[in-house]
Amino acid sequence: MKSILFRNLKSIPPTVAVALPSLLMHHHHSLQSNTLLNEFTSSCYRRDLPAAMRALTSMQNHRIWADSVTYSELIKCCLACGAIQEAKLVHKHIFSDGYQPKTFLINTLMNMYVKFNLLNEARELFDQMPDRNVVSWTTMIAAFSNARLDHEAMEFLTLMLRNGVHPNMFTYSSVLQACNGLPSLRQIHCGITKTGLDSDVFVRSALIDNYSKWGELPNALTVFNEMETSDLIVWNSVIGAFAQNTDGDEALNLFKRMKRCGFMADQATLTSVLRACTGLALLELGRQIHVHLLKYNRDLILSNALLDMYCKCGSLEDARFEFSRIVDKDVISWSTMIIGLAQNGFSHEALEMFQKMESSGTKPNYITVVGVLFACSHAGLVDKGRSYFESMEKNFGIKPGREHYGCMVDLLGRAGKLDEAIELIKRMEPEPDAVTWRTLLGACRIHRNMDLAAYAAKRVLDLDPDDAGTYILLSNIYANSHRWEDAAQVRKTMRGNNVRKEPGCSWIEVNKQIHAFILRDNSHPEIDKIVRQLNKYVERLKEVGYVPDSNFVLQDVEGEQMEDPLLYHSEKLAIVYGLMALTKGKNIRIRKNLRICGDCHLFAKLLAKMENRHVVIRDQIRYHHFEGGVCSCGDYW
DNA sequence: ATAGGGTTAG
Repeated sequence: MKSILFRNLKSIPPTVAVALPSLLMHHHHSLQSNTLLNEFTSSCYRRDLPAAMRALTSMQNHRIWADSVTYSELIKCCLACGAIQEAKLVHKHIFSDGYQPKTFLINTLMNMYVKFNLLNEARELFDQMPDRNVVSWTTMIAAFSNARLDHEAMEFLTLMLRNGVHPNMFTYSSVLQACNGLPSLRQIHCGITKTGLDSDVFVRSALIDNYSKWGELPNALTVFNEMETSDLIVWNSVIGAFAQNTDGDEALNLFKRMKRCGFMADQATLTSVLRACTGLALLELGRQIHVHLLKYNRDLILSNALLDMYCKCGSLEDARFEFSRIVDKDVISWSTMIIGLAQNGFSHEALEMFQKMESSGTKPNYITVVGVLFACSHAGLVDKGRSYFESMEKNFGIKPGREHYGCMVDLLGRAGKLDEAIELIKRMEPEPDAVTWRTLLGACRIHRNMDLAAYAAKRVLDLDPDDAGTYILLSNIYANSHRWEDAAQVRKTMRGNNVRKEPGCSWIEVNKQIHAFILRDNSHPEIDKIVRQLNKYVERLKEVGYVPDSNFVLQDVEGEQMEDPLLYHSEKLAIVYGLMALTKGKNIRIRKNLRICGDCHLFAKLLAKMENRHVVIRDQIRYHHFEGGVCSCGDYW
């Protein structure tokens, strides 16, 4: 009996232990406390919270304390039941009458408050505790960084170091989430390297993820490559880093490497791989992943990524089917479908989809509304768009942001209301950025308003001095009005800023192989045959009214095409190759790195009709489905 | 007792 008693009372501090002999003298008393403690302990382990709380109250009356381990069990009970009131009673009991809980137990209490989202209570405990160890500090850092109070989390790290407590891998992986800038990230990385914690998989994935967040992919890759210690999550971090930063090629390379290393992809891996396919418009590879997916239980994130892949690879039939298969559609499923429909030229269907979404009870978010306005702008629904825009705050509780204004500029601009568009830019609350001005510039191109185009182009270049296309456009505008000096000045500034226009490039997937056509690059093995065929097509199209468009004033030209009428844009070559290499019923799908030019657009429309084929081109901005002599973009792009 | 990865945007 004695041994049991002492085991249960072992954490009683000396001041209380003095009273112990008197307790032992009264036989029934000690028996009763023993019974109480047993009852308490077993209730905790049985997760019987009410019984445990009854026992706790009796213990309170008899001034009995259990050990830290049992209290931790009780805290687990409270957490499991979501019982905040009870948790506070436990806290009170543990701190009553001079009982000095150990650091371990206070940490557990703090952690409990954190899990209940009661940061103030946790912090109060932290402030009052006498001995803070690594876990105490790390608990606070993790709590504040999870609450997105990055600054506070970083402060805790500073204080911790100043107090001479050494961070461990838990600390670093937590604090990395709160890193608020590249300098502090580099500093923390240094600290990690010094302590040798850079081999810990948690720390490594957090580092990779953070470098990725700041777009520092070379650093992310270095962290990944310099250590052998990797698990699936580290692989997922690095694959995700490239997939999210529009470097799908590298993401796919890493994915291959991962499989060679014997790792099994999970849902997160495949989500990133699908995103890489989406970025590269690799429909066939995306389909292969889809087949592979059939062996998995698909969760919502993965389903959404698959849906988006089909949308962005221009296969709306597949997208619609996958969308219908998602049982618990969330706001992202709906938004993806709405945006996918709108981008592919099915604006009315996109707006119907939005109504279905509203009646399904799913609340739209910021991005959904961008999609809705985008759909209105592509369908030329000025009034409808305006009404959504003006009522979005009232109806959906979403304050119009830069992107919403951008859609409205697009909507008004496309509809020819350029004055109204510029008025909107002037009075918009978020500062217009380069994208806003580029949108206005796009509208000026459609409506051939040179003066406003020049103004918009200058604003774009103020905000984005690396935008090669806009320099060329502005210089062409000046040249057109014989302002040769201004034109030369623009080209000079462009060279001075070391900005170079990347050459036009188009990709087409044939038999699981990617064929790339680059302007001025004749390395494709069948280039001669393709050019001969292209010449034939041009001649035949001229007979049905095709006039090659040489008005490049409001277009940014890929190269010096005027000098050389035989120098074809890359998408023309890709289309012709597609016609040659893909059997009749197959759609011709092309991805292009720049915006399609007016001449190629007309060429594609006429050729698709003449050959009775469906041609899909995804350019830098949007999708063009050419069929029967028309394009899904309605000639607005 | 404390920690890491994946989905929608002009």
